[in-house]
Amino acid sequence: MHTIGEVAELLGISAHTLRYYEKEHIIMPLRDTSGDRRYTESHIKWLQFVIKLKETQMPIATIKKYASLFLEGEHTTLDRLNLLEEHRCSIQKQIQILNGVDEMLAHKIATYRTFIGK
Amino acid sequence: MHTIGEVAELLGISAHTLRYYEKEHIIMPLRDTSGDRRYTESHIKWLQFVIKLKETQMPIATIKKYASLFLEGEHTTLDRLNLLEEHRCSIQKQIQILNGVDEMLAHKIATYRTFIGK
DNA sequence: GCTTGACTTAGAGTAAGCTCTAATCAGTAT
DNA sequence: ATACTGATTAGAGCTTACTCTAAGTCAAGC
Repeated sequence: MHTIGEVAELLGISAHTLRYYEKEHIIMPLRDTSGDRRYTESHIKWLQFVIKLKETQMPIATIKKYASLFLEGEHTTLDRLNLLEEHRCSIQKQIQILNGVDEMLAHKIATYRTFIGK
Repeated sequence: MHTIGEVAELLGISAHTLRYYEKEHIIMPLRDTSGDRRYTESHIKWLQFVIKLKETQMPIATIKKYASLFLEGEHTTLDRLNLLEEHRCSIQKQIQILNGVDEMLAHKIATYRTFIGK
């Protein structure tokens, strides 16, 4: 069981952000007798997953949706599968865009180099 | 020479956005006798480049910087080169992140599939 | 001459995702 | 007892990148 401060430190996000995610129902930690948030290992695993999704530009709204499907239980498995497949598709599109621009920049940089002779 | 409406249509962005980019000094079109904006082919080429950079999450502030270096002339070539090289580096990092998450999702999806037998 | 439609401006409003403030409380150290 | 630390809340504020509004100008067609 971890406090909000520990989790923030561990994951490299702020306690503010963790409270914001809770307000958005992305993560629902337990509470101790003083009403302080308590995060279990599985909460942390989930948050690490959320952070990975965020790094690939999944919007908070979609992460919220996935989280709520998860809480709804077994019968949402297919929906979750579809959501992940769609996101995978968008990741692949983005990789293609990035590769294209990377190549364009490589050319542009090469041209700059020949002009300044570096 | 093209009007703001034509350019908006051609590039798939709004006239509002083009005016916003001008307010930010990202693009400075000419003006006709009535004071209307006029975009040349080279303006359009520049805008297409800007859109490509945007698709790779380059912030407006950085695009602005690149544009202002360009307007300053020849002696900023090295700075522009550095800026593009840094951005290329960030693109490559992002590609790695995307590939990593893509792989993770592939596993997760495969696991879901075996559970529901699809 | 009047309407239509595309343009002009300054500035207000919006959505996403935090980020911070103020006031408060609980537990520990001196 | 009191000060410090780290937690709590509701709600305000911030940044980015647009997006829209209001009020107005101007040229072309009927």
